[in-house]
Amino acid sequence: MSTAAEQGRAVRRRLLRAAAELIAERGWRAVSTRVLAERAGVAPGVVHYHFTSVQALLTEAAIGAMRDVVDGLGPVLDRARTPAEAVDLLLASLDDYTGNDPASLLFTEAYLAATRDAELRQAVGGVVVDFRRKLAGWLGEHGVRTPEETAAVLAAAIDGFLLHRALEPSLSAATVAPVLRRILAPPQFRGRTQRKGR
Amino acid sequence: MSTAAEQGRAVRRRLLRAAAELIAERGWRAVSTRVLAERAGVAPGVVHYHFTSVQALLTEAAIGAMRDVVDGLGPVLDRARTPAEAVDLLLASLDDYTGNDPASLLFTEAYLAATRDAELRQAVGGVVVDFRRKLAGWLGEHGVRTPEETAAVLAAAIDGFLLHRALEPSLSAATVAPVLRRILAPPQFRGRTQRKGR
DNA sequence: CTAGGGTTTGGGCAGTTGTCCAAGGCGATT
DNA sequence: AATCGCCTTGGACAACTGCCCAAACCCTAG
Repeated sequence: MSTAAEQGRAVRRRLLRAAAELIAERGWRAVSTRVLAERAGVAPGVVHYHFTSVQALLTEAAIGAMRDVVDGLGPVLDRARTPAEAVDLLLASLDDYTGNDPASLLFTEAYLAATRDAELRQAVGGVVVDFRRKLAGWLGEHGVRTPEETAAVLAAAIDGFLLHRALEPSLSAATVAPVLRRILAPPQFRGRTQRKGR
Repeated sequence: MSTAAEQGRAVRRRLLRAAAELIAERGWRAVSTRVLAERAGVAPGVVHYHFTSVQALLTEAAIGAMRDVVDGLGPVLDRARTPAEAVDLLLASLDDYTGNDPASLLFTEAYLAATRDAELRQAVGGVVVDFRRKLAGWLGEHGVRTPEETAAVLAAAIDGFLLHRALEPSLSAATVAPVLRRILAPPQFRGRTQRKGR
């Protein structure tokens, strides 16, 4: 195996890493060929040697980074013994993400860019569905009655929480955790339905 | 009052309307001076006569449009008699928003652009806080124990829901509504506290 | 040593961007 | 009729963009 080919793949990886960083730093649409090359320490031409387009590079980088984060959430779930504990652990691990950190920003950027690009949309959708499936499976195994719907709301609430916290840092995980836990413990033990008022 | 001045303010309004449309259509960073002018039916130079910069125009347009939407949600709330009904009505009115409609896209675009611009961030944050305050006030008057936290989670979940639905249209309001309603009816009637596990 | 493959270089191309500005139009006031 | 204020025009500017490509490079195989 030639050294050149090895180095080539190393440069490719460096470009992907640079892309993930720059998406978070500057925003999806502000990542240009030249900046990518500079960050990766290569000449501008290299970008279009290893990737068919800047958009393709950004897509591959974002999806990879998102998969890493989602995969990292698996072990967190496995440490929990009850659904309530799972929510607490998830939210606690979210405390690392301020809403303005690289990982959160990359997620938001990817979500948004996905609304403009069908291919990216499908890829991002795949990541989200995977996470929801994983979460739903875990919830189902731990006694939650409607695991899919619960997982869907939980996933959406978590993303919405990150989005809102980026705008208003006073929003803390501790504030929302008690409320969010209610999702897991429906008052279905009593016969009464939801219409508690009036 | 001179006709020229009147026309000037009309052109200004047209530019704001064009900006709101184009943010949704093309994305925040893809709205350019020329496209704005063309959509508003004026020469390119007009943009920088009425606004100090394109960014300023976009900001004013986005905030205005967001305020309109949030103000429109007030009457929806007033039609509800119970918190559960309020959630249903809110979600139902959300059914107009597919996640890929102009209003949803403008919100997402503004949220994201806010992470890159301090001034915009503050303005968008103000809109969100206003909505949450309004919602919290209503919830408090209708028997919800922790109105602020509940409103915060509800608002975040709704935005997250829109975000996720843009990626995966199968997600419907009907699916999440039952789960989301649990947030309002905590199992606090029983003596057991939230730490149901262990 | 030569030939060949994969990789890298740096400049070139045509197009777009935000911002500015000298010049002109036009109705109201003097 | 002349002047004034506000608005509008369309082009100029430098700086950027994605993509491309001939040439050079370097290491391995023959």
